[in-house]
Amino acid sequence: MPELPEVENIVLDLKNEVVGRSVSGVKIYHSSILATPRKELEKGILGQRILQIGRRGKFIRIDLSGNLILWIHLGMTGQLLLEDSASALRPHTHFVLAFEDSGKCLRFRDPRRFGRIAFTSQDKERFPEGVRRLGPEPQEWNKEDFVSLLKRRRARIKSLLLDQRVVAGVGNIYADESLYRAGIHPLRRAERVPKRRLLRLYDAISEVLEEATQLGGSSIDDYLHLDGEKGRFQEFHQVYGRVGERCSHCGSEIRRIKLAGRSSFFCSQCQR
DNA sequence: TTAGCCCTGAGA
DNA sequence: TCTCAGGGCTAA
Repeated sequence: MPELPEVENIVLDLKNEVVGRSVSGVKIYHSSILATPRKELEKGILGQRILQIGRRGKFIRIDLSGNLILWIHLGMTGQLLLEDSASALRPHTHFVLAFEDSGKCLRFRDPRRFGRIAFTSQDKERFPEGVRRLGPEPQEWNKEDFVSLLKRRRARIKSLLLDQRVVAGVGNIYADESLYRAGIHPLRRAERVPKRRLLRLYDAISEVLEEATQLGGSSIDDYLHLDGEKGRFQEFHQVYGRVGERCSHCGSEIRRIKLAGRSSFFCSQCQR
């Protein structure tokens, strides 16, 4: 499930591979992944040149000539792959961009189809709802603001970390890993977490995201780099997916609970 | 705040 | 054949 580090890696790869190229073809095989009318996208994107690639939260932002932006959200199982145009389409490929003077094309595949592609102008008012609602990027967030915001919230701390309006880009894996490092129980009410632990959490989030990005993200089920390679951070997960294993710090068993429909992994000794 | 929806592949 | 995984969203 791609979160900030995985999306960041895709963006870095894309920058090297497709910036400056012009779109010579677009194919849509499954329009349910589109958040923009199909005709509008098909007509608008042809011939445009890719100027810049960026990221906002878990959204990939592709800036095109003509004041246009292509937004891609990978959902849970979405993959962006740069493949030979001549190679066979893999199952669940829903969207393909071809480029002038290139034998390669950008393919979006997503078995579960939770991913979304949107096409907008540069006008912020037109950005996808999900983008407009995003909170600050973790690395842009002021430490004091982070603490004072959480101190005012009664919701469970992990629910807040997963809420993209609070902080953009953190998902289930990195929320669990950050809470573990900060020694905070996922069910704890934010307002009840001591200030020093919130400060620790702030640092933990930055550290975890930074380390994961450096290691190419976490490949659990589906996540792959643009070239099909896997990330390596999953080897360093301390709690996520490790139910029944021993905590590397205290030796207690890693537990799993359900929170808002998602699994949460934690050490009941180290996290209070 | 929570349940349910979207959706398919993997595993029991 | 059934259950589970869950990001983002809506409805209750």
